[in-house]
Amino acid sequence: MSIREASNARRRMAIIDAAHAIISQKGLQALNIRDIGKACGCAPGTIYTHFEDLDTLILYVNSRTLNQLAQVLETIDEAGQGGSVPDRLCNMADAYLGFAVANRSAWQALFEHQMERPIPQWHRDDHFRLFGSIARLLLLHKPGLDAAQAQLVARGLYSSVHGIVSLGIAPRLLRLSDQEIRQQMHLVINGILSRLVVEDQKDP
Amino acid sequence: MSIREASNARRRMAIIDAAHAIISQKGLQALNIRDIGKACGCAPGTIYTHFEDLDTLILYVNSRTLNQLAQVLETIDEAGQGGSVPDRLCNMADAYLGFAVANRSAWQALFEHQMERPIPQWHRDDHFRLFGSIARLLLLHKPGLDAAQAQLVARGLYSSVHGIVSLGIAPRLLRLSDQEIRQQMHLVINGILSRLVVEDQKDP
DNA sequence: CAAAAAATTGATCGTCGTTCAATATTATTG
DNA sequence: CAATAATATTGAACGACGATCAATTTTTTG
Repeated sequence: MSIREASNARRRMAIIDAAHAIISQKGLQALNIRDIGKACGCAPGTIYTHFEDLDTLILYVNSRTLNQLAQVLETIDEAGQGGSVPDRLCNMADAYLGFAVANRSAWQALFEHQMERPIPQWHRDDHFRLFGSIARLLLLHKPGLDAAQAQLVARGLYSSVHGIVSLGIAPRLLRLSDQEIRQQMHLVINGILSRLVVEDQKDP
Repeated sequence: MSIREASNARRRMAIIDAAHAIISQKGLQALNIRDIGKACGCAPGTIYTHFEDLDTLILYVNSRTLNQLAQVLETIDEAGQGGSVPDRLCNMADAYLGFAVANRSAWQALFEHQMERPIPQWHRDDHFRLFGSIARLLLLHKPGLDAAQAQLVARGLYSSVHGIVSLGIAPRLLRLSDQEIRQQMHLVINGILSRLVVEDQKDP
């Protein structure tokens, strides 16, 4: 890597760092080009030589947040490998809630951000990575499950937990206690898992 | 009502109509004061004599959308009064999906919109109205249920369905077919309902 | 070391939400 | 029915925004 490439990579990282810090501290709404420039020591125009536009930069910040989240969830899951699948899924859901609360602004930015252009595939994959862990657990719980079906149920499970956390901690509606949110999540998780068993008993 | 009051009410309604139309057609992001003024035939400044700011105006648009949604759900529910509670809840969920797809931009604006100031109570109540219908059905399905518990489960159910629809039709992740989304929703609804029964059998 | 290539700058553009003095409209009073 | 007060409307103006680009500085190449 040439000196120029290294310098560019450093600058690029500094811009993402600055944007990530601003989003984490003040939220996506407060993010603007001039403040990013001040925070990382460059002129506004410089940012546009490293990122197509502000939306693209946000994509990279969100990708970083998403990978942090995925790592937290996977670590939690590996730690509880001995336990039952329902317990492990509940632990993952609790960890999801914990991450959302602890990194509220950055987590919110994941879903708050919208761009007109189609989202690039590499960022979609960052999201799908989360489903994978869940699908693996579902297959562990019920080995006979069709792979595509497991993926769909995993996404449904993730979406449900996301909805519960999203509306649970939103100030739009009254914010629920973490305990109430966990109760909702566990009810959904155990409900879906028991249904998977019930449908299995009906079918073959 | 004086001529002036009537004129103000008409103007106020025209502004909300215009804003609602723009949000429905082009989305919340495309909404701006000048276009609203053009659409309802007044100057930008006039809008600020009828609404504190753009955020407040959006609140009124969202309130209208929310009431449309509540009416659709309540109508659907009344139509299926003969059926079982699980079926009625599934029908309501299907109607929720239908509304979100048919009124995508307006529906999205409900959750996309964020303001720094606290949301006024009257708008919170517009949201809580939706939980009420669900809680009533839960109590119908399981009369012994505690009222507060029913409200919490209702909110969890609503949140889950919302999450499934939200991430299901979002272009962020690959958009699922309506059929796949319904499958996810029905799994969650039946799962939660069966869990309610199970927990009941354990406890008393 | 000079020429080419690339990166950086900051003034500048058009657009946005919002404000406000000036103007026009409606209501009240003598 | 004036005349005056109260209110509503206007559109130019302000500061902040994302984005652009000619001018400048820095780095690489021959």
